[in-house]
Parts: sequence; structure tokens; C-alpha cells
Amino acid sequence: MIFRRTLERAGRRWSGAILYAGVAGARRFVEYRRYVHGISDRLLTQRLRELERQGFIEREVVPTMPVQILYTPTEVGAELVAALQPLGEWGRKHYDLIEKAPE
Amino acid sequence: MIFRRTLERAGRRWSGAILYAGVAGARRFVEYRRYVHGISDRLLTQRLRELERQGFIEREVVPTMPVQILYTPTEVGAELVAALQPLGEWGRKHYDLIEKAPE
DNA sequence: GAAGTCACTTACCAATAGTGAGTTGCTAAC
DNA sequence: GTTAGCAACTCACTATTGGTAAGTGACTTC
Repeated sequence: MIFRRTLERAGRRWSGAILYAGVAGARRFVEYRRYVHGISDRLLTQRLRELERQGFIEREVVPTMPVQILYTPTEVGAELVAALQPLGEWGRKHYDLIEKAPE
Repeated sequence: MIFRRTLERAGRRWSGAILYAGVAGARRFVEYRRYVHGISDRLLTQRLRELERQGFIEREVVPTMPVQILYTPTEVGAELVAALQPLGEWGRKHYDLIEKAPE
């Protein structure tokens, strides 16, 4: 079912938050790391690569000295984040349920 | 961040699909198993327990012979599924991206 | 009395995630 | 001219999660 696949892809650990950071303005590796609190370098690298492969962000190497690497959300990536807004609303409304409740 | 926690809780493997099945009318264990294609008994048990602990479904034992066990989505559970509708729309729109694309 | 259903549980292995340290190529400070 | 630092990674190791398959006990149907 598409619903399940979509939800589980977007809901993969860190993926949504990384995309969200991109939409919020993050571009460089360190910026993403600052936005996405708690993620390790290893997983940030891995997720950025996945999101690139899946077409949600674009990777661009700027040959300055030292090189800059920019990760920019694509059109679909931004649309996906937009589609997640109601879920964000729900989360804020039920703050205690998701922030205080057991795993 | 709430957004991340919410998304990752809903996006945990099988969780969203199970809740969705409940909203779609599933009540008994075997019904959920039929709705959520591909899930194993082990994980269905585990997820139903988690969803109950988190307050998304209610477990009720009906002392017939043999016993029936009914899992019913709560109000918040149903609201969560409703909040996920736009994501479902997005998924259907970008079908090929999520169904054909690389992991 | 053999086979089947419901709602699980157990054991085992594979895949994914977390932690922490190391690396390369540069610049700036002491 | 060694030391320190940053950006963007990579590697090795452990812990957690998920998948597969089989088993269980109370009951029903043929």
C-alpha cells in the first residue's frame, strides 16, 4: 500500500527532520547538523545521500577553497514537507502524548 | 523537536498501517493481520501493545467462549490518521517516486 | 480424532542505528 | 613551524530493531 510506504519512508529516523531543516534554510553539512539536534555525522551523511538518491534534495559541489557542498531541497522534497504540516499541527496539539508518553 | 518525534513515531514500521486499518474498521487480531499485508504475528502483537501503551488504540477482552480481543482506535488515534491524509495524497501523486525509486 | 482457528510466544539471524575515533586538505594562531 | 581548528566525511564496534519460522493452548468443526 502506498500510504504505508510513503509514511515509513518519510518517517525513517532523521529523514523528515533533515528535509525540514533544508526547507527551513539549511544548506551546508554543518548547518544541517546544527538544525537537526542530536544526529551524528555518520547518519547525517547517510541520510543526505539517501535523500539525494530518492530525489528529495540536490547535492552541489562549489569548488571554492576549501570546497563547499550545498544540499538543497528539490520541488518534491518541499512538497513532501508541506504535506507533513498537518501532522506537525497534530503533534503540537497532543504535545504531552508524544513528548511525555512511553515509547 | 516535536515534529520529528511525531513523524518518527507515526512512521515506525507498520504502526501507521495498523492504525489506519483500525480506522478502516479492523477490530480483531486476525482482521488487522488481513488488512496489514505482510506483517508477522510477532510484530503485530508488539505494535498493538505499543499503540495501546501510547494511547492510540484500546484493547478490550470480550469473555465469550473462546475469548474475543478487540482493538479499537481511540479519538486521538483517529485524529492522527486524519492528520496523515495529506501525506497519503502526496504519496499517490508521486507514486513512481516512492514505489519505483531506490531505497 | 484430525485438522483448523485465534491470539499469541519463543528462538534465531539479519539489518539498521548509535558511539566514538580517525582522516584529508586546508587556514589561522602562537 | 608546530599546534589547533574546521568541513565533510569514513571506519570499527556495539546495541536495538525487524524478519522468519515454528510452537502453544484453549476451543470448534468435520
